[in-house]
Amino acid sequence: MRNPSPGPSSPPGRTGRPRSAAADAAILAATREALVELGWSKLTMGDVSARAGVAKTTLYRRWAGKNELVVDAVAELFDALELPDRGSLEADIEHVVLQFAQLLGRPEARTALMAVVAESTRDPALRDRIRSAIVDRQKRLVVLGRERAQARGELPYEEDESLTGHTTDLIFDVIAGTVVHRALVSCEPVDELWVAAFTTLLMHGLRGAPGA
Amino acid sequence: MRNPSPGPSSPPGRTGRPRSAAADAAILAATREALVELGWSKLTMGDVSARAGVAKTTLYRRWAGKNELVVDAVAELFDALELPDRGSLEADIEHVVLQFAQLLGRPEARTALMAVVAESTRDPALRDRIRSAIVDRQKRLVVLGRERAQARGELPYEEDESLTGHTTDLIFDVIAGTVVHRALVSCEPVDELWVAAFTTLLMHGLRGAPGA
DNA sequence: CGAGTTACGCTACGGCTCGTAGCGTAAGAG
DNA sequence: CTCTTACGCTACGAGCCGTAGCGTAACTCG
Repeated sequence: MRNPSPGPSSPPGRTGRPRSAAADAAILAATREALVELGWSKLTMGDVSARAGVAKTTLYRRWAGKNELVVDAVAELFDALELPDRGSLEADIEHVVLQFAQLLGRPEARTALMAVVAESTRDPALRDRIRSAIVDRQKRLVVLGRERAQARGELPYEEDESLTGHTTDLIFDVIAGTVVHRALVSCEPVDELWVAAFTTLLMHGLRGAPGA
Repeated sequence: MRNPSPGPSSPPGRTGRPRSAAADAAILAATREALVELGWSKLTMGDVSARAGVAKTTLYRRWAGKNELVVDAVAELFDALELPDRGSLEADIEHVVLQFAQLLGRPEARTALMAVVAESTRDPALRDRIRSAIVDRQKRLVVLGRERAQARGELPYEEDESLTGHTTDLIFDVIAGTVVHRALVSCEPVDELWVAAFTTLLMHGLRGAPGA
């Protein structure tokens, strides 16, 4: 419950047999597959190892447990999110929200994301892992979208630069939190109508409150 | 996995020995206690029954499993939320957000809420239970706050009444989702400074976008 | 007050998953 | 060719699950 190294790649300068990168890919894919079929609570390490064609002990050599394994398996999904320049802040927001909602439509993402967050409330190490593997990586979308909007003149530049990070965090929590809540808690569709209403609300909020 | 009746109260006109309401209270309290100490994943039915001074079979006679039990145990916490009239929409929002954040500060609420939502993505019955026991009950706060604000003249009345429900849902998702995301995913404090910034953003959003 | 009905506590059980240990083998590094 | 590490396989004690069976307790109705 303490030692294993997280990823596929062992330090390059190591001696001995290297870890199989193919096995890593197979394990993460098998994990996602199992999440779809079984969900979080019924997913077992033994099941995943069997699907991946790998010994159960190999899983435990690389990941400390179910939690860590699933975080890595799901984090890959989130890297697919992109923010192409669609010409206006409004369009950019609508696009990324729809993209995010589509991701949350995938059963492996739905069930895994919430479960892992739940576990992280009692496990600081897992919390850090989620932060670095998912949260912080996706915050880039907000930073990028904001910079573009400022360059376009749609949003003012922050007066107090020390608050930039806080504003970014706020926007990130509003967008991600609202979409997740709509999709997973309220269980209502994130369709274009709803996205339009949400984006409108957010636009007014952003333009009305430049600084803090 | 299919039969038990959810609550303490058996239908009043029943014959035979009635269910012990005291046992119900003890079980739900024991569940919350176990959530604090063990978290979601390590909480077991046997442990809860021991804490409550009740046979394990009694738990299974009333709840289908861990999921249902925890939903009921946590739902009681959410009923503590209130919305006293603090004079302005802004103050009302800030107050309820802080109250909600304080609730999410309790470890039993943090871990249980996310975990149960995660499970609900694969269990429609559980989803309905969460809806009726938690989500729909707390939506009253939004409805009330909005009516007050409209009466004060702070918010316009909905032009198209058929959209009232949609607007309420949107506001609910924005507030609840953002606060949950801030507290449980980003793991940053929901202090008065942040609440002020969020409320400001929300106020501008609400005033700027009256209808859709 | 007795009969019927339901809840409760207790014990015991097969089945499953966990996480680890031990061993022999495979695959690179020097 | 040797050293080092990863891998596959087997086996294991431990813990929890969810249910069955039984005797007892509590309440309702005639």
